[in-house]
Amino acid sequence: MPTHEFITLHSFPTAILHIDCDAFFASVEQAIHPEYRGKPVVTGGERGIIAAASYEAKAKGIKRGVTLREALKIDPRLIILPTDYETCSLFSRRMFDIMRAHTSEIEEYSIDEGFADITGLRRVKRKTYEDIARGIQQDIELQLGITVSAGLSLSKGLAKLCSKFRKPAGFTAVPGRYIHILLERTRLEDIWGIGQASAALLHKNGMRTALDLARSEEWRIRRLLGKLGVEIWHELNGRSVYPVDPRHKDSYQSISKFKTFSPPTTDKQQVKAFLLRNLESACIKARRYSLAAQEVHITLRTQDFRHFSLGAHLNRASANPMELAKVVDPLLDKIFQPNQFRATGVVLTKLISDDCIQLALFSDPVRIEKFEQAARIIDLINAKYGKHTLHIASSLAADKQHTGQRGRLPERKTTLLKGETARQRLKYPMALIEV
DNA sequence: TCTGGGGTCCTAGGACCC
DNA sequence: TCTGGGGTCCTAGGACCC
Repeated sequence: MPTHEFITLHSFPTAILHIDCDAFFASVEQAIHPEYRGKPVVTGGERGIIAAASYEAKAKGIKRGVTLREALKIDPRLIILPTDYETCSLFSRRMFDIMRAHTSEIEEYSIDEGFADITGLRRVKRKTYEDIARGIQQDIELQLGITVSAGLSLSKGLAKLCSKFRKPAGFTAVPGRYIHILLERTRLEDIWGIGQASAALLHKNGMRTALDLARSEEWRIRRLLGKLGVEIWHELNGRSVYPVDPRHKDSYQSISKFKTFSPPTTDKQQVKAFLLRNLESACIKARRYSLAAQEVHITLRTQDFRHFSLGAHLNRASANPMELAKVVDPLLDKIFQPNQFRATGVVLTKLISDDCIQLALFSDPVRIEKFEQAARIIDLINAKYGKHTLHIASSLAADKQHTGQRGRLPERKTTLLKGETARQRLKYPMALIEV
């Protein structure tokens, strides 16, 4: 069998670094609280399911996805913390700033992962790529007091495999001539972009390792996995097709809010209440980013994990729950059928900046302005007194189950908002709740 | 494993139109 | 009334990621 040629002309024709924080949310807690160091710590306490586990906890078999009850059975002295998203975001921002001090070609891939394209820096800094990469890694660890794992190779896909290869605090560099050794030890499902479904398909076609995939012919990969598969195939062969993208992400393609509830319900009004609550949450986020949706989609999930979804166009972009509720209502009517539902979701898509909203031909600008005013006031009040303090009346039933108190509603008065007429209130589910 | 939440992108297939 | 075939556009759902 002829040997497969990986790029060998230079060690790193492109040099891509991947930095991956070790047990990020738990590590941040240990960095801030010295008394937690060396001890098993988990975060995600607010949801009853573990979001991140320190390496001390992982060593005992406590990992992501395990329920708190099970974890406590393993170690009753486990330190359980709620997710502190604000502090972790701060650490994240500082980490990327440290990386950017070395090069501007930095991609913030997620809160705890980033790429750096250091191609060409070897000459500028008169250092090997390995030394540059290690320098970045050490700077982060010294300045933040957390450990990260680093991977250096010819493409993002390979760099990610490298950083995962040795963890925690690992450093793995794989130049062109050693790619086959890395791929030989990599399972198909560990490749970035290959999930369960694709791995099973490749297995069925006789492949076992990432090396099998890399050495396949392009047409076979295209037939089995399509366009995405071919891109991964190139990346594994050391041909970088995913550029490091330094643009700052400040917008969204979609905004979604899902919520699972227990016990499941068959009641349509209950389902509707949850949908409207999702809708309100999604709109709050959209308004925070000055976005408005041109499409809204709803999803119902049944007890046996089937999904029912439907979307609709709006004749005018909006981030106003009272306005969007008019669209959600008929959507629900269309897809609802008797079933045990355990979750609902709302997705806002075709998002545009809210300063380029066009007035639809037949819409009523006066009424729209009223809605806008109401939305702004609601945002203000909720910012001050807490999310959903003021909300759509028809979503009230979502509180009932949320708090787990059956049949007892919070004692609040329903009032009409100033300027709202009784007729509008009948037509739209827009009676608001006063604190 | 009885399964959380928030995203992105791709694609098969239906609707509609020559 | 039956018969093709082919193009485009769109959407629901799948697959994957952290």
